[in-house]
Amino acid sequence: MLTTERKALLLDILGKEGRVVAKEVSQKLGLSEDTIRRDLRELAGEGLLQRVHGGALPASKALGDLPTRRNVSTDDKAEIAKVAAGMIREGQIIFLDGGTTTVSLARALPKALRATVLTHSPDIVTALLDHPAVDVELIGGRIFKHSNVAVGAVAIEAISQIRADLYFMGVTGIHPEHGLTTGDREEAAVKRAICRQAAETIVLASREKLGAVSAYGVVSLHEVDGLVVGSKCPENLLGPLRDLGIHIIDTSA
Amino acid sequence: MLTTERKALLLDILGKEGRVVAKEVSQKLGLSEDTIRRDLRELAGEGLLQRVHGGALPASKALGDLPTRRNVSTDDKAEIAKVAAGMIREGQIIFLDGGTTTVSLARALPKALRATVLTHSPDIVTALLDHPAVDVELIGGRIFKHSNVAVGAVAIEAISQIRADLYFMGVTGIHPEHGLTTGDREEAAVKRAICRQAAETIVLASREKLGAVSAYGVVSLHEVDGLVVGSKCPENLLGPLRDLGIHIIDTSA
DNA sequence: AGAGTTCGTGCATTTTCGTGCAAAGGCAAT
DNA sequence: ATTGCCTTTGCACGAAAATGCACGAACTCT
Repeated sequence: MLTTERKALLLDILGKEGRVVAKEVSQKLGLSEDTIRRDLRELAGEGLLQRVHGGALPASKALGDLPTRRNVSTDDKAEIAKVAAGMIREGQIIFLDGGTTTVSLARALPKALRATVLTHSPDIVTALLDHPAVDVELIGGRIFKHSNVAVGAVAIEAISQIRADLYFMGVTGIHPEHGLTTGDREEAAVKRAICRQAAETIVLASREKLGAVSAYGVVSLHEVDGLVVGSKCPENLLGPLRDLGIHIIDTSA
Repeated sequence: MLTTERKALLLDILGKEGRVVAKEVSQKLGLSEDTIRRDLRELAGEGLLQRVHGGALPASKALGDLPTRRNVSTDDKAEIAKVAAGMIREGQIIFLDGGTTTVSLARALPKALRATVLTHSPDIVTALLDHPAVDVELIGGRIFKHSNVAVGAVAIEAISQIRADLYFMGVTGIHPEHGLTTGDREEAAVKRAICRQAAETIVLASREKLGAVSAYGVVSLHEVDGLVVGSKCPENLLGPLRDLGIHIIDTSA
């Protein structure tokens, strides 16, 4: 078995099954796990896949640091993404924020959906590469590395020249009094700008965001047209928001 | 057994089985492995196959789709990336093209290097996330999915407002007469625009690009200030380029 | 917190590579 | 025929690559 060939095979498996398990492959090929691990390590070095404990995952799914991302309400996010995806109509122009939840949303879009997606997030762009019917328009600007999105005057200028039907916003805090908040001023400014240009703003919030407050305000809750939350949200958190007239979409519905 | 005949046989096996193992063939034909290796080396020199440890694989994958493209001559690319990375000075403003080679370059940049990178490629942005000292400025525009880069009027407009010290360009073809070529008209236009804004343009080309010609012209070779190629490039391909006054940087140097 | 995996690295062994060299054969001019 | 030149082939040898094993560290799960 030629080394190069084997690496190609690994990528092949990855493409077909969405993951590679070092142990399985080593048994199937009759080679030591060390060899497979080494291959995976090298492929990861070239950015062709993402190394994880026990094997490897596609590189495109590399977002945020692993320890954080792994345990935080993953099912929640997948649910939210699925519901949000269902809100999009054929032919609409959609603004997608950066963040793990919105990337899930992008990935959850029907492959056949004909729509236009505007985004300032490279991750969203990558997630939509295999949605042939979706046109993607990327907003440029200075990259804010902590969240991997474009920010700054250039981004806001570009945003101000576009109008969208829907904006799916991600935030780090949503609070009855303090409204929507996020951890960076520049990001907040961009979100605000997008909000202005979108006919409708939908906030995606996994459970831990409810009732939380971060440093920088984005917009007040009056600007929000809808809020998609996970299915297991306690009413004591949702109630105050509902009272403010926000349309709350529960994923259990 | 005639030499030519044997080479044809090797290509035949490659076509049928998708690979050639030097040892197997040498035993089957009753010849030394050296002879087979020599044949393979020569065929590789003609671009008819790709030499790998233990044998050879098809070369035609250079034109495949994105996932496939990524496997082609990866060592070559890593070498090129390393050398190119060494050409960057502290504090410079660099334009990085999209493409696998330039992504390797991004990854190969010293973590401590203080510089500004301009790019229209989401992949480059992602690759630079863990380079804290590198400022990244993303060029927006319509996403051309085949290569995952921003193109179109918006991109070109944004590019025209920036000037850079260095531009590392990737192409699919570089030919003494036809100059630099690539497979998409929009991409060609973007590359041309960047070239205009950069003080110096360096082309990165793995072996299979030399002498190749694609559909759309980018710029003539006069615009090129440097060319970085892999270490094992035959002189018959490099000579004509050198004659045009292009500064060729061999990775073996 | 502890048991069981998995990881990465260093090291030794085996395989493969590339080059230099010489033997063997073909071919043309002398 | 002989000489000189070129090609082909195999062999030798140092270099590079690939693989497996061992061991201590890191990770996962309960």
